Amino acid sequence: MLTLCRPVLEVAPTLLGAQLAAGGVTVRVTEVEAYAGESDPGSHAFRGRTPRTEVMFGPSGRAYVYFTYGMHWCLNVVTGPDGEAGAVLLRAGEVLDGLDAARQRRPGVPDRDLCRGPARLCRTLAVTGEYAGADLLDRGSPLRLLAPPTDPDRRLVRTGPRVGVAGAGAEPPWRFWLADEPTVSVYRPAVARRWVAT
DNA sequence: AACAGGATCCTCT
DNA sequence: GAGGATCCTGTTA
Repeated sequence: MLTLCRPVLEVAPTLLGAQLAAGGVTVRVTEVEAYAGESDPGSHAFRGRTPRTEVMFGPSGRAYVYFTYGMHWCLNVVTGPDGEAGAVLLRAGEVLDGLDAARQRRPGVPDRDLCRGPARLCRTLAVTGEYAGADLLDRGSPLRLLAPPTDPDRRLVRTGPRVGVAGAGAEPPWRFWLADEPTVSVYRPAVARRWVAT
């Protein structure tokens, strides 16, 4: 049973091994990142509520979907109590079911790369802004999150800094992944901010 | 109304 | 390893 209404750093590792189903494809989540709310400079919710981030302040279990770099969608699971922002970015997964549909959406891509990265995962599952706000725990939702068959083995959980996030430091470790998983995305440090002379 | 930047990915070298 | 694609979002004027 998934309990999402808790602090995001507690919830994040419990999502490893969970199953995400959308667009006729089911994946096993292998990598996630936690984003706290207004206290977290790396979070979109850092500067408070906006139309885009509103869902993050709502009840847990809903989908926060955002668009970036002109062509990419990324999917988060909202966590924490109503009124408090928090979300877990789903960064990578292993396709368990619907492999034909997945391959069809990503021609020429090796199976291990189908969901290796947050935007790739969304593309393979055909997740877009239309899913924003969807209740991930509701049966009948087009976008569903199912608890792991068994709780993830703590010994297999690895932690590290978030990918591409400059705003927050490396502590606490916000990123969680499963050891020895070839589908885990490649680490990239945040790009150095261009210095603007004044 | 205009602008700068981005929780990325792909291609090319 | 470097650079471009491409457009939504929040901020500023």
